[in-house]
Amino acid sequence: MENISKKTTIYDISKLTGASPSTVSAALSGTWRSRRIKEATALKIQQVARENGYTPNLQARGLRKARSGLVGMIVPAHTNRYFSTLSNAFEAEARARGLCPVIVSTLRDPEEERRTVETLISYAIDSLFVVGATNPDAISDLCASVNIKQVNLDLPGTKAPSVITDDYWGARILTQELLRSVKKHGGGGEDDPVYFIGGFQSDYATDQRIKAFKDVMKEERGGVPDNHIFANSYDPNASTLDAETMCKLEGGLPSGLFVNSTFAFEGVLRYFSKLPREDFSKISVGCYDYDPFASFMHFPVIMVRQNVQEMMKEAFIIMENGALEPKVTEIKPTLIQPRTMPEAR
Amino acid sequence: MENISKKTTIYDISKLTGASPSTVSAALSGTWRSRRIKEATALKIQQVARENGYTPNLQARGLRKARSGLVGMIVPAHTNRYFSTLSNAFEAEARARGLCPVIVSTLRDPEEERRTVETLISYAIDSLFVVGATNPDAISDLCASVNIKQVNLDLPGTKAPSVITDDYWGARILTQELLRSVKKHGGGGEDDPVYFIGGFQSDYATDQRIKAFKDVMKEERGGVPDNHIFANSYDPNASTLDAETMCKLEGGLPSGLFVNSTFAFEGVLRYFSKLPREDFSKISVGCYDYDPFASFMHFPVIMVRQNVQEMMKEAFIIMENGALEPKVTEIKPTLIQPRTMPEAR
DNA sequence: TCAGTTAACAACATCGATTGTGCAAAATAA
DNA sequence: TTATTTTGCACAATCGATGTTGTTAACTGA
Repeated sequence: MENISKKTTIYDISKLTGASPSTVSAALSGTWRSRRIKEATALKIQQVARENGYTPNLQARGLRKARSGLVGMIVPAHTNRYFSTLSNAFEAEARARGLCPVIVSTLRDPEEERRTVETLISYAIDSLFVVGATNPDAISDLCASVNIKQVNLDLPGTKAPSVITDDYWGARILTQELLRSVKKHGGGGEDDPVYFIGGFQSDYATDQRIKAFKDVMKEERGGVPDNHIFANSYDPNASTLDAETMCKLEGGLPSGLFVNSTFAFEGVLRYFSKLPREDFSKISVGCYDYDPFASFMHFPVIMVRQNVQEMMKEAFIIMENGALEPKVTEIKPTLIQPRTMPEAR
Repeated sequence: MENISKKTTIYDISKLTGASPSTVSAALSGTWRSRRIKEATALKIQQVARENGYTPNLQARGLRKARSGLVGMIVPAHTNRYFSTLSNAFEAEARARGLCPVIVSTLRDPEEERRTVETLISYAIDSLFVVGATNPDAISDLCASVNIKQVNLDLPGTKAPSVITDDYWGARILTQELLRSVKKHGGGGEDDPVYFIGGFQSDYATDQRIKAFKDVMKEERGGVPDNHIFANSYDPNASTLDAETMCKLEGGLPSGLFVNSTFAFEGVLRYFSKLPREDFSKISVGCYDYDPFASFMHFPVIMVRQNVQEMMKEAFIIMENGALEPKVTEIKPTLIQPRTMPEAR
């Protein structure tokens, strides 16, 4: 009954049932009707297979069919609520389609991205979801050379369809709400300082968000000085330094702070943790990205939650339609008020 | 040069160089020296392979060698700092060994765990890391039948080696520190109420933590009523209800709360978010697990950070030594004071 | 000079599943 | 009864890489 050492194959089942390997294959892969196998034969084979704990060797199947049933996804990092929620949604969609999800983080390193994608291709993944890649188009070149369909998420590319958040819109409403909060809790003046920290200049999302931030600041405040904007990296440690610089420049905490991503927020908090609690009485923070705990600080934190479920759903639809034109689909995010906990996920 | 439609194989390289497929294989897989291929031949083949963007078909290799180079890991969920940090460490260790990490979440569902492991086995993973499984021993049976090495993490099993946190010790120091905080910020009396919320009764880790909690409470307070302990589920929503029940029972927030995992903390916060801010002046929370944002609330939150790097390192060492005896290795966690941000990861 | 090495590679079987083709036997038609 | 179709399955090639076993030709030693 139990095979102690090696996996049961169709050849084992073949011997046990007296049927040929091809018949066994048909019976077990579900193609037996179209191959005109008698129902009784198929049922018997399936029965014996079950008794012997048979599961197909998916490497062999993949080799023969030139597709593996694996869907790949690369993300910049796991330790981040936004990306891990994307992983979660990705797995759900993949599972719903009977596919096996493979998620690998690439640490925002172009070389690592390349290596990882090459590895995934070598395992014959059927399609690839690229989240927040530093260079989606380089990945497109890799995928195109082997006919693998690709969809970008979070950051757009020009050689494959992309599903991203409407960052300009999201950053606009976030900035507006932040200014409202500053007016309410800040020092009182129309000139309460507001800063921007986090993200990478040349990054599309950051670019959009800075643009929205500047636009709203212009509309409501007449503008914002360039040295109030720090966008050098997604590395939390960089944001720690930026926060320090900001406080030195300002002579204390500003009344408003737009934090671009929870990565940056982590870094900012690392600096904040050195300050006495009283210092936080007037600051309001707007953070682009959502984390349930981050929304629960002792100062107001307004957050933007990207609509991960819908983004992923859309990405899979595009994939299933062939993932042809490099069209960009924008999904609107949601504003989350301080101390709010939306439903799980 | 560029192959527009299909992957380059050793047969393509064979034709291009005039060498036989087996020679090409040897030249490209690095075994050419022992197979007495002339260096010049090997170099030429490698050159041509590079020019044509050859990468090996790992499914074919895996089929032939009966191992895939994939290492599997299952985790209960992605959207949790503890587990995602484990994922991160797992990837680092796997990469350092030239293996391809495959991480899948199984949602604390025994059936999903089984299905996922079966799928991973079908892809011929070389070894399996099982994190926080509801039933590690059932997985051991699956792995044993196909000779796949397994190591459990977070929750121990009896049929495979396990690496876990010294939960009793960790919960002891957390409870002690929590009581110290309660003494400092609480109502003032020796009888400030302290509660426990989160986790699953029959779960080994929860069991240890409750035991430590009770022991310390007995030592310092003479004991704790049974109805102060809520341990029904890791589902945040359950903890939301538990928090509500607790507050009804107590007529407000208690002075001390031991929260078992950030999952539970999320649920608790969902209820807390409905309470006015003044209510939080006296509460101290001890949370078993670490999350940078959770450590930064407007009331003291003492956290326990499990030593993920070391756990994973140890797990890989055990794996490399054959993963034979079902020995349990315990790693000590670290206490993190409120508003503290340890180095990243 | 001729057996005996050794270098350098080619041929071929193999891993496990899929799939086009072939071929009896059974069923149906004429 | 004979011709024709259908049923039910077996055979064998194939996917791409690996490793064992040949097989030459050059080389060595006595």
